[in-house]
Amino acid sequence: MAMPPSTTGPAPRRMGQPGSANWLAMLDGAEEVLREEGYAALTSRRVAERIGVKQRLVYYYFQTMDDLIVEAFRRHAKREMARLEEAAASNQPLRRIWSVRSHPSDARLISEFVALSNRVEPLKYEVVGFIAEARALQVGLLSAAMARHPGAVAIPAVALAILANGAALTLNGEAALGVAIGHDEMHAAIGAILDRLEPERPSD
Amino acid sequence: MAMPPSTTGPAPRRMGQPGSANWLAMLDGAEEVLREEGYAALTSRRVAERIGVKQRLVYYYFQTMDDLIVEAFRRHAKREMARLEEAAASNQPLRRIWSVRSHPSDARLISEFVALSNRVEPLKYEVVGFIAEARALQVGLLSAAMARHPGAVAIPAVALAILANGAALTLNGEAALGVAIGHDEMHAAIGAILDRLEPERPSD
DNA sequence: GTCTATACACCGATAGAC
DNA sequence: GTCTATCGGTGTATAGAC
Repeated sequence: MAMPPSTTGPAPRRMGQPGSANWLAMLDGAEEVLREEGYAALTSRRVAERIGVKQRLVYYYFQTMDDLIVEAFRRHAKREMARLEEAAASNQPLRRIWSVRSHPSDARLISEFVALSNRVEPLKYEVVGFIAEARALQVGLLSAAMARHPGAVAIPAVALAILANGAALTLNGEAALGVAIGHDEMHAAIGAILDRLEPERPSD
Repeated sequence: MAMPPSTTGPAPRRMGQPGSANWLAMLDGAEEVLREEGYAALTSRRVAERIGVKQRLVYYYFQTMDDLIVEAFRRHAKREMARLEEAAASNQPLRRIWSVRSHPSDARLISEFVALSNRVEPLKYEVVGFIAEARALQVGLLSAAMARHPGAVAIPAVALAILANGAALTLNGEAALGVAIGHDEMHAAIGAILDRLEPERPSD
């Protein structure tokens, strides 16, 4: 669980405690801004305003805005992985994971983080790690299900994981824009695959 | 071909001609910035700098930055649809369209426009129109191919269109981050589907 | 048409009082 | 720990000279 070295090199300033109430509130504020206004609006002033403190305080808890962004993603990724692992441990892991990953609100947040990671190098490092971890979990579950139900699908588990991920991305993104062409058919098709890979009444 | 009403209401200012050299250069500049730096960097100063004019001139040709953004997307969408229609008219439409849609650089540009459309209302209008038009074209081609090769795939054409779109999105997005887990398998799986729906040596 | 110059808002980050 | 005050930079958009 060793954290990678602190994201910004020099740290010569007196600072607030990670995990303290204000520190956590700032992560909350950053998430809210990303969700509701997008990363272009993610500024120290906006975060401060949302949680009812002055702008200066943000820099008491974080060296730079990039540090705040990285910490916010780290917390989000940790929560998301916990949700995925809980779903994986249930008796209908594939259905539960599809339900988690196709949740619209989180999709928007994730897409903002990904967009940011093109500009914030240490964030990219975290995002890549999260993608790899989440994919490995899904591939493991899909492989197991495909072994239990041979012939249920005709493509490799990892390709199926990418397809499901892409489908969730597209469905959520378009839903946010108000487009719904083919969404019912897509959900039905996913449902049909799930019926084969993870029958409601298990065949084992 | 009636253009929707000008995107920003009042237009009381003297302005440069749409289609003129500078006007087009500004669309080019805007596209470049989006591709290389992302929408947060899409400012009148940056665009002016790129094409070698002063910032003030941008506001001689466009009322607001939002207007420039919308015009840039409109031109891009028109070009992209032309590319798709050309691919659709070829003798291997599905393969050609997959090749167009999975082009990484355009994918990045599109994703920036989509992100912007969450904040720029008139852009959302254009983006929704483009998605609908592109999807309709792809569904038509897929339906025809599925009619020629019954049993080649087991899901509705529109769901297949969404899956292909999502796969392209995921592959390109991850490639930009340096992630490649399962990408070879995904490309191979798409290739296998194309072999069935659009054999290299046509069966008709 | 294209420019200089500018108004005004907001940004990240810091100094230093309390 | 939290604040006021401030620096230097950048953003949108406009006024008005040439």
